[in-house]
Amino acid sequence: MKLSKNFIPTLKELPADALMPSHQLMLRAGMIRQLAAGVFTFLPFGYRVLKKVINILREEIDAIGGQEFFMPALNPIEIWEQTNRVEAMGDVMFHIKNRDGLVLAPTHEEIITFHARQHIQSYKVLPQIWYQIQTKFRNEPRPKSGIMRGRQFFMKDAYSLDSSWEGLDISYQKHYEAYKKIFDRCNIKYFIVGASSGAMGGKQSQEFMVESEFGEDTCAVCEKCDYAANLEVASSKVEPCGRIDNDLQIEAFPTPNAKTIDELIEQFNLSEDRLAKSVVYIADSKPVLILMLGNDELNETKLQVVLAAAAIRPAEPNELLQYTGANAGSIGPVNLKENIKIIADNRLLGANNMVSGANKDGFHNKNIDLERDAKIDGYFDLRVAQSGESCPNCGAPIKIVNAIELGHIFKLGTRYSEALGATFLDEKGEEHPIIMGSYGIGVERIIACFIETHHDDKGIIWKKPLNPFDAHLLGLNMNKFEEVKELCDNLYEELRQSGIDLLYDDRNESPGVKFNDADLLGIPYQIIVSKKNIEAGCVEVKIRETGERKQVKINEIIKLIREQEKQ
RNA sequence: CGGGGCGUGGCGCAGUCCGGUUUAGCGCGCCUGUUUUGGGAGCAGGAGGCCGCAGGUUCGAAUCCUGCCGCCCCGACCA
Repeated sequence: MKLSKNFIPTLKELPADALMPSHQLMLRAGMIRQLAAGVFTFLPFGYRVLKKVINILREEIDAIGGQEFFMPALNPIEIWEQTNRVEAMGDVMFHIKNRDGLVLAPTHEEIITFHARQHIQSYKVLPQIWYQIQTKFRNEPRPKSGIMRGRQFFMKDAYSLDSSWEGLDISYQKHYEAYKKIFDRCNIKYFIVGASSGAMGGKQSQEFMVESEFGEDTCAVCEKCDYAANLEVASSKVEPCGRIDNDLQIEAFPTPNAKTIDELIEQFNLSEDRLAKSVVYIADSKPVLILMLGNDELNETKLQVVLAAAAIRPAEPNELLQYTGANAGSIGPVNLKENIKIIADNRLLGANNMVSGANKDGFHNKNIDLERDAKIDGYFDLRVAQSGESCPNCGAPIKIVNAIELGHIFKLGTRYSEALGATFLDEKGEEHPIIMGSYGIGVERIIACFIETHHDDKGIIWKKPLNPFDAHLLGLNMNKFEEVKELCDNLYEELRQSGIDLLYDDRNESPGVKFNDADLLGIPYQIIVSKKNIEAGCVEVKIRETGERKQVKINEIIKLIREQEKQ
């Protein structure tokens, strides 16, 4: 492709709004342009890469028996109402304003299940793997980091339909392996974590993550073994605070200036492991008091799972007063104004001699024995794991890292098939809901993650198989030296005819401009043709990744590039 | 949705506090000519902006006031 006639608008200066290297480079290399917050156009150079990624996804999902669909982005809202996801999605789902009853699909479980209901009737046609690689629309509250989090984006979305739970395990495992192949082929360094299935519903769930300071997810990763989990579900080995050998009676004491754990520790010389922090949440409109040890942070995802609630939120100040009789800072498990459910973190199991709020502003109780004085409805792992704590598998310290979520695989189960009535008949003629799995990959994120780890201060460094071109031909001073132009034109034709995808910089630009653009665009091989080289019977090949330069005889260059391409 | 920042030729910015010598400027890019030509060239000439939008204050508004819109960052949120 001749650069003189094609549109690859490179930028010398850094766009002001881009912070992430991948975002900066995609703009500078003419891959994308922003149209609105979270909405991007892929320009031809970027679209080439996008198509390569899509092809890899297609090949690997086809290889496990996937069948590609093309599904509508416009959906009737009724189907989303049947699975209760209009409410679950909330503002994330776009609603069409001038046509009642239409929404833009943020994902496609419902649509897949709809078609399964229409046509899957027998166990004999199961299992199936159905997938799509298409645009999804999500009204993200805050799009950011270029294509990393957009309101419109590509997703490879696969769904498995099985007649048994064992079958689901197999389908899930197939995707697990396919995902590893996909990310390996794309040269992306990832790790796999156990994850929460969140609003999707379902059982087992794993995420494919890429470590990055710009990542929006937080993961706990063991430094020794292969334990890795999204912080939403991560656990660690921590000691319970245990019982102390004394039997003092519960007693209130004034604490007018101590509302936080730290203030209590400071003003009353208390030990953090004798303090029980109380927080109140509203779970599906019912209040729950949660006790945490000291400054341990409550993990809302774990709480939601424990309570099996559709929605949870912290209680408002007026609700605190209503249920407990006190304001924040003086709340505790004893003498609550109303008889509300109380649960506690595992670290408080059987604890005594504890200090906690007295449910009277400005007072705390001491010598609380949770077994004697409070009615605890259950003890659960409710805390957020901290860096340096012990791995639940091997005991080595865990570290906490930021990561980008590239892919997510779930065992959905029967949530959607039950809600939408997608059933099949088994060998005995009994009707069952189809057992489903759901497997997503953020297509643009693959590109951004690749660039995050494959660039230098000059630009992108493409590698097979995502490289938008195989080689980049640079003719230096072509206008001045006819022999340079002639050789370039010949090489261009011959390389193209031998199947090399070639970018040809035939512009009337100075060598410096061409070199810098070539490094920015980052094609693996640069073939540099100049008068100097021709006089030596050579052209020069520069390998972008290493910066290595080789003089190659003119009659050997085609062979060399062809060989490189075969590797 | 809370907090903060920003909006001035295609891009990056100055000017805004303190209204009037501002005909609204600079760098990059772009166009013409010319000289250059192995790491983002020099010279000369040139095109391009109702200063986000709408009101208001004023003799006079890019500049002050009000409202709205957009974009970015932090937080909340997020299959």
